[in-house]
Amino acid sequence: MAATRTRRGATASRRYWLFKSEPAVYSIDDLARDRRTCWEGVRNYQARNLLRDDVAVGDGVLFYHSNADPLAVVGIARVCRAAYADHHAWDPSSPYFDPRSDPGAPTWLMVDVEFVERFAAPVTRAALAAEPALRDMLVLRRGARLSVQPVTADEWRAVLGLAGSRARW
DNA sequence: GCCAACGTTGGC
DNA sequence: GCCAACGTTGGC
Repeated sequence: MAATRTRRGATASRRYWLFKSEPAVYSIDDLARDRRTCWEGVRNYQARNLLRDDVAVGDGVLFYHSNADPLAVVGIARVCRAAYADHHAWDPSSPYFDPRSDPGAPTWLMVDVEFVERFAAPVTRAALAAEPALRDMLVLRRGARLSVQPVTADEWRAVLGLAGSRARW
């Protein structure tokens, strides 16, 4: 596995994540167009803690379309900026407005991600569920609502395999 | 549209 | 600190 310079230290191994997004809000096509975006709007403490403590520059991200047809991992992204204040919390016009977030000690954080690849064909939830190597994958668990989820290296490789991904990691 | 699972809020 | 009520997520 490749080593990468991260907040965890120069020799830390790269980690992998699954980020959910409703394509009606922000899709892999949007990221392919923008090339890079801030991942705003995480409003769950467990997900926030992952962003703050564990998500690092260089980490791999499976881009998952939720509330969609098809439900699928549709591509991959790479973390390109570590956690910083989600300023949308202070924007009254934002759907993510949360006035309880103190500018001096922000409650909510976000990272930036950059586009890596849109899969030639989405790896559907059904395809994930049919893959024995993914039997423990968090996103497949009933009631798994976490929008930022850890993915193991084996799961990462299995999903890229199902996708026929050409991305090198 | 339904509803199970989950997280948060707030009364006590 | 408990827990019932409520709101949201998100698959089906």
